[in-house]
Amino acid sequence: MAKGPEKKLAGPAPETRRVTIRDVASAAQVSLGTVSRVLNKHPRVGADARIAVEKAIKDLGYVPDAVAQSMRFKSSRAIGCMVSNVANPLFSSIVSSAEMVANAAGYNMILANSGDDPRRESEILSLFQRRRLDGAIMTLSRDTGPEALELLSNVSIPIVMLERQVELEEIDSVASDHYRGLKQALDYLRSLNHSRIGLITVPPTSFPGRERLAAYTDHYRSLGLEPDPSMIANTGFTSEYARIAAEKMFSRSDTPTAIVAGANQIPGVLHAARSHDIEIPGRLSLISIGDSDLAQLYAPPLTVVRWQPELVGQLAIETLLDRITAPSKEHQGQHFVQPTELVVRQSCSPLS
Amino acid sequence: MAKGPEKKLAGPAPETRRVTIRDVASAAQVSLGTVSRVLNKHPRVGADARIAVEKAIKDLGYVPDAVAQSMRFKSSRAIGCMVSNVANPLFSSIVSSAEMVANAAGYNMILANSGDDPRRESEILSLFQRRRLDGAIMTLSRDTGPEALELLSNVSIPIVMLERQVELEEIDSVASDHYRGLKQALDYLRSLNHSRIGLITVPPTSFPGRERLAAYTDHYRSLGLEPDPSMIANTGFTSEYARIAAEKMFSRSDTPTAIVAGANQIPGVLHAARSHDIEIPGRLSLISIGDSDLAQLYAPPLTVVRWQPELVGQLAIETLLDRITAPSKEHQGQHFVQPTELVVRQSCSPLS
DNA sequence: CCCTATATGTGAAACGTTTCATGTCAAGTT
DNA sequence: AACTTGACATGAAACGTTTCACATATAGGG
Repeated sequence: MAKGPEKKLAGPAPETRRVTIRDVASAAQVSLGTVSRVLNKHPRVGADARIAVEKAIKDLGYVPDAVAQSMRFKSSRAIGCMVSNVANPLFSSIVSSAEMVANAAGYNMILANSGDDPRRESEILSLFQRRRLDGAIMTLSRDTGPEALELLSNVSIPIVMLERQVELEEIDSVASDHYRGLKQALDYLRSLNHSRIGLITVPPTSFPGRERLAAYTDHYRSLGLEPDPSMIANTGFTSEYARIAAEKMFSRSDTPTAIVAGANQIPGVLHAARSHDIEIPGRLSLISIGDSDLAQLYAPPLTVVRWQPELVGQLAIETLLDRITAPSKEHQGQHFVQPTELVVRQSCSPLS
Repeated sequence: MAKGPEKKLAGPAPETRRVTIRDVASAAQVSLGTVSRVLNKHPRVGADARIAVEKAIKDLGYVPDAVAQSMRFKSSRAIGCMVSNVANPLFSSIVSSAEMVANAAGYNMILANSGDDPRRESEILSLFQRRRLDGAIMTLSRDTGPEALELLSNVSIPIVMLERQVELEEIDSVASDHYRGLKQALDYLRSLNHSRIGLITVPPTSFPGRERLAAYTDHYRSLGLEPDPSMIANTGFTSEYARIAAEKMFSRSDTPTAIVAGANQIPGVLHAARSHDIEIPGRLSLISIGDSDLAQLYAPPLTVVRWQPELVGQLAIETLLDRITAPSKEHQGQHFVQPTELVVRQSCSPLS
């Protein structure tokens, strides 16, 4: 039945109708199945049929419809990526490399900013599932506690956590070794005779915050001391919060002789130091956790604990793709921990 | 875990089968159509049927399948975002705000890094169409010339260009006023008596490069001079390229007394200045096009031409959504140009 | 009591793929 | 000549939704 009496349907789709596999079939005088077999490189197709179909495809400019394919297969060949905010340079590096690796493997990435809002995190996760994404990589504002566990146990697609670790057997994670990273910083400062060290970091509700807090505590305990709570600021994550925290430390009688802070928080610390006329490294030694242009070019260049966001993104996607392509009933979550490296520049000076 | 009698089905889909609208219908003892009408808030549905359906939905934990919905409607309620590289802070800001605005309007974003590779740009665009995305925002490595025109004229979804302008009637664009931005910088430098000014920027194959080159040329012409080609470096866009370009300028006999460079290129310029022992602003005045932490905290803090990536992203999505929701046959492309602002800090000094 | 109008519920069709059971045809085998 | 085999080709079914032309029932009017 040719489509002679094709009436202009009054429907809501005034666009030029999509070229479908059916059009190709009728143009090439073969059936649907044959076209599909040509497309999918099935062996069972005759030479003349194949060239007829290939010609028709080229003539009509046919391209397969990914939505229909997603419908047919379970898979959408897309993965979700949820981060607090891509505008954060550390995350944008992770996301960028993740996207490239995913793309090279034929997967597309759906990006969502959660703003670290638990409600949005939950919405975004259910959205990922509604869209039938094959998997997701993500941060979480809180990766510990019952809410996090419940949120994640409702998810049925493979997940790899970014710089987070969650107490669920089946969930993989890729993170940097923030414990060792902070230890490196503290040991270095100790070798310069610093003992009054301020720590400005993210809240312990997420992996890096916990690890750093643990490293800080262990460091002091191993010296037979108790860490001073007033030297720990870890209830906020922004640069502005860091500025306020640093100012508070500076206005105490016993100011810290050194500060370790997250890369995102460094600008706040520097502003505070500047406004209090505190010279670096003269009166304050400073270490950034995470490298940046600012750290490299500041005067003096900042000593940093370097970790590699690109590697985290890449490894996360590789892990996720493994799980997607070789799914297993009882998956044991793997926890990758990437090494960190202390890069000594000029922002720390020995204490007499 | 109350999933008692769940038999392990031998099929290729070992996952728990998706709850479909049909399951809801049979659970609620009504037909498919009724369930759908309840979901879509159609008025023609009785009260008892409605509550039965709502109960069944809750009981079974039904969620609509977005892929099937995309199939049914033309729309996927997703938009594409193609940028050179999200790791670039300027782009990540644009992308972040764009994603938020899109999300608030109920759209998801598919992200793709093109790496400024024309072949990948073309692939990504056709991918966007295969996926039936409702529209896209994007940069392009070259927004002028026949290749660009051909690439874009093959695209049938609405497009809004980011910081690019293309000679196609129907294509919208949102960009910053790079012409005026550079003019502001040059006028300011002129007011400090600088006349030998180096320009380090992106190639003129894209809008910002063209606009800056034009502003630079116009500036000198309006003074009755011809611009000196050796003071213009615009064949690359990376920081490393900028470093090499700056070194070349510094090693000439007639070194520039001032340099204007893109924010991404500033690190390279600073490295070069440092390695040549050129003091800022003593021997070199420097202006960054685009603000950053580095610019704010460098010693001295850098004078910048500020533009607002977040606004660009937001406006781009708003424009795109307008086009998506109110499509018109003969669309006249709109070109939005956002103002820039000169923020004077301390990296420029007057020439005697 | 019959007819009609109104209100609500029904299920097939369509969206564009891929797969699979079935069909056809010619060549080879006995 | 009849039968088997192999090589292709065919088109219906399925994926999960929404829509639409009908069906059914209830009530009201004559």
